[in-house]
Amino acid sequence: MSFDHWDEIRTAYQVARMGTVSGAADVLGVHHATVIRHIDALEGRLGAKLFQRHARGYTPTEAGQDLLSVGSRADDQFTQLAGRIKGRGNEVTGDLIVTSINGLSGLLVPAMGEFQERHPDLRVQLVTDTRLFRMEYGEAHVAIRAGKPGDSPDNIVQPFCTSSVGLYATQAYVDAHGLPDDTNLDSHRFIGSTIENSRAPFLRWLTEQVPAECIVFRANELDTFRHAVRANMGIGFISRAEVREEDALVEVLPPMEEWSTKLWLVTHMDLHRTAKVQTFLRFLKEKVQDWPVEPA
Amino acid sequence: MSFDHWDEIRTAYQVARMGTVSGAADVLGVHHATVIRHIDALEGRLGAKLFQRHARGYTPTEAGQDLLSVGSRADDQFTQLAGRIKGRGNEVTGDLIVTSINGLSGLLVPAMGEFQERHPDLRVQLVTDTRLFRMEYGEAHVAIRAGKPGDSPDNIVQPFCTSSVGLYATQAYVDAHGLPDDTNLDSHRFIGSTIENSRAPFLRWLTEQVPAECIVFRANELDTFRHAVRANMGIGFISRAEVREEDALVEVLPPMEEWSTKLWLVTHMDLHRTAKVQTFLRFLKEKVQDWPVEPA
DNA sequence: TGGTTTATGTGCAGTGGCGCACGGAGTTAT
DNA sequence: ATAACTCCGTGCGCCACTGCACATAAACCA
Repeated sequence: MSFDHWDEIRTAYQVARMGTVSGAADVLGVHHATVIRHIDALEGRLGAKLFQRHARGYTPTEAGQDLLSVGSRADDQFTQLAGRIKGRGNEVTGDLIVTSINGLSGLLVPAMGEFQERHPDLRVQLVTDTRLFRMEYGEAHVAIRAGKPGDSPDNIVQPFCTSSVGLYATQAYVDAHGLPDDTNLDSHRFIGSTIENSRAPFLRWLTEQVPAECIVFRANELDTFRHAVRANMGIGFISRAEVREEDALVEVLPPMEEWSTKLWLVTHMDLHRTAKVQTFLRFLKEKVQDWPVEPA
Repeated sequence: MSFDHWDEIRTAYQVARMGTVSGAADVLGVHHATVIRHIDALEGRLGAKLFQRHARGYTPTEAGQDLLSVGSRADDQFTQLAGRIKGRGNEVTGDLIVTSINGLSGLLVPAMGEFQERHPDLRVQLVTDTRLFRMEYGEAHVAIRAGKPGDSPDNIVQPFCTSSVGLYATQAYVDAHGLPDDTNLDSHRFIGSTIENSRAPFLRWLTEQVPAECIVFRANELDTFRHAVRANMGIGFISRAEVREEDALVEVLPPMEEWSTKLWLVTHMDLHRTAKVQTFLRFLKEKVQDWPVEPA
């Protein structure tokens, strides 16, 4: 039910504005014959005369004047829209949605807060969820992911940093059970993951080195591990980035290289080149230097 | 500086609204390949992505959402405009500008007032001027003209009525100078036109029958003749339609057939078929039956 | 009055845009 | 698991639209 030929309205609008077919053709950058044909077609479609033709040009009828004002408004709107969109590629405004593994929230949130302060027109969101947010659906602008999530060709992946974990326990646990070493892991109590075949390297190590019966508590979130450790439930992996001095935890084994997880910055192709995403990526890479992680 | 390709905005708007290229193509009545090409071209022009492409369709980016709202407004505007224009051909609204020789004002004005009452959305204007109003410039919708003004093929001319004039004087004049007859016209005083070679038949008659020195007063408007006659300045032509009983004028010679002026209704081709003009013409032809003129 | 400018209007030829058909990829359903 | 469905993407051939050239008419100027 909507009107079909917007370009013809545009042509007629220019004719009404200029008063002549030739002038409109000049403005539109087309031949005046094209303008005449557009007007004729439009008038035929509408079943009414838009212009009175005479030797000095085209004078709009009442319908033509109506079209003139509607066309003028639309022209303004479209021009402004084009300006906004053309400019917006270079602006850092609107929403910035970041999705991340939740082990980084403690570092990401302050960083994003600072980024928002630098760009007051920006609204930042951090979404952490176990399910993979799909960037191709526009659910996030930037993702921080663990392990190489490289299958989709629409995603641009670049190394971010290496997050290392350590094996921690409370002093109370150590007092009760002693410190483990490579030979007596099976006489200790561990905290593990509910996920059977997790791809996280430290979880694979745990599965291989520690009998399942020694894993006395399981959770699906790394974040929960810390709470379990603090509750003296056993020995558990905690992200080194999340460990604070005041936690007073004991690192029960020296960290191993193979526990580390490489983290990747992922952006969707369509958004990667925008200033908003680029600025944020640059900011993140700068910020990561100060984090207790190994930058890539 | 204004944006050039309105049809592409329309296409992109429908894609943003539908969420899929196929859906938009269906609504637009074009092939989905055309939709893809429009989107690609528009994105290239704007230098920004409007949509994120994925297997389920196209999801608008922020720029695409901006376009969606602008496009939605434009679509509304254009649809309403088309509705107004399509309907307007059948409506009697807006302005109705009538131009006429001023000898008919006394009859036309009441008629136009009645016509306006019947069509409250209408604003009527009566313009009388010696210069010919040019209908092709949209200066008037309907013209009442004397003599066949037939040159322009864009004007539709139809007979309206025959306006007759009479030769009048006041009783005071007759008391002083007596009634003229065919033989002693040169011993009377006449009122004539300032226009040298008027095409009005009664003025031509005057020029031929009465010596110039007998024309003691000249005016360019027929309307002024009546005032001159009333002021006892002499014998003058007055439109029979304008003469009232209470004027107490004396018809000094029997009216001659050749004094009559044929009046024509003239409309511009572009406006002639509109309901507004047609309705008014019908109304006028009906009304003229009651006028003190001879209908055509 | 006659030449010049500026405007609209139209047949003709070329090209850009369109539909078509096919292929690929992802999602859903049985 | 496989089949059916839906949607996007692209090469190809054709048609409609465009630009061009020319005709025509009106207005302006000297």
